[in-house]
Amino acid sequence: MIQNLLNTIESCVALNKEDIALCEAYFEPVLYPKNRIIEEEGQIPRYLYFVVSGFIRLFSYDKDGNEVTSHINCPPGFITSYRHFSDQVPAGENLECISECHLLRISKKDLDYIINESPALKDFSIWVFQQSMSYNENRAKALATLTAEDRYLHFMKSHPDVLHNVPLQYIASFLGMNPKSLSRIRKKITGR
Amino acid sequence: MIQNLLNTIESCVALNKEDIALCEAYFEPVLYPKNRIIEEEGQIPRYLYFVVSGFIRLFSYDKDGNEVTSHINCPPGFITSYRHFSDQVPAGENLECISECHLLRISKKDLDYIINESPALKDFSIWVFQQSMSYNENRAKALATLTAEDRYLHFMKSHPDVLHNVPLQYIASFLGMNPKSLSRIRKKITGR
DNA sequence: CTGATTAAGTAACATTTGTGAAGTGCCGTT
DNA sequence: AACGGCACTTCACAAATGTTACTTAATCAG
Repeated sequence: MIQNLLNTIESCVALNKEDIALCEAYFEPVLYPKNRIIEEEGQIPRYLYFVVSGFIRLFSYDKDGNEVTSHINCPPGFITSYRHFSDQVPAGENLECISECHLLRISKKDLDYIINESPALKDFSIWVFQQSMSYNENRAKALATLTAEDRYLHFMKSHPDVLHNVPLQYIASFLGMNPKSLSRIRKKITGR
Repeated sequence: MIQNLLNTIESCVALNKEDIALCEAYFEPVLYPKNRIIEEEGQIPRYLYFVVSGFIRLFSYDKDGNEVTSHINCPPGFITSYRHFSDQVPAGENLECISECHLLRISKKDLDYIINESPALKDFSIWVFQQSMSYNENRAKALATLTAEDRYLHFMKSHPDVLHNVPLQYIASFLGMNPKSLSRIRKKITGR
């Protein structure tokens, strides 16, 4: 479990023994079943989650009450409503397990503590935050410039694992299109 | 000039005399003409800019070579390719003055220095960074869930000043639609 | 096993948005 | 004043996407 996290961190920054001990002491392993909502819209996000296995999403509702998926992780990676977690203000999104998920979680207080103790972990936490920023920038650019079909083709190439493990309706709303439009696009693509 | 900046900061955090002195010492006023590109794609962003007056945008190019505007500020506010400025890596976007602009700029080195000297300014810089994150989240959500017409209506209400001072072609690409589609939508709206 | 529920696919049609050609008005240059 | 360039508009048509209604397949509770 924890080794998975440490490998991910070390692919970005070098860790010494104290850094590793901090992670082992403050990241808590948890297991959630499929469809469990672990952070709720309107509540202050309690934890930052590292996904060891499973698939997880952020979603909210549009003006007609339809679910809109704004983030789908692929393990290994971090997920939370970053901005609301950092500010400790009520989130605008729900965090839901799409499948059974093995996670490692850390509270805001503990995260603040360990990044204050360890410069390497501080650098890493900034990196995680900035990755989330890139994610939204890239999503907005794709939505603004690509057709629905191109958005799907691009998603298919970059996240094949998500495609095979996440309901298509979630992927459709993440890609900013109707599930039936996604069906049509998928049919068109397989036929060539 | 600088008072405009200080007012903006103080609407978020309280400043003491030392904080104010730091801002006065390290933010440098600059004046750029209309259409000047002040940070270039592929280059490391040198400064964070505070817009005192004027309009400014971030833009890049899509696969067909068309300009895509990804951010249009309205004064007073900050602008830069935040992530690339923070990391000091080559930016993916150009920063261009849409009109003559009075700006206050600060280099990465100086920003790091003043936020290290002043907890209030550090809090504020984090807030600025997070505002930029919200901006992209909101843009992505609008692009994913609203029709072109609704995106324009929403933009019209929230940024009337931009609408009246920025070429419509820039607004169209920011809203993820063709300039002609925007023309049609504008015509439809005025006729009711 | 049966019936109910849900996700996904299909088809026909409606609506929205993109595209190409052409026109208007504005602004600056000469 | 005449000219060219540019931003914006307009129109007709094409293409993409949304919508409604229906079908299929898989899953789950009884």
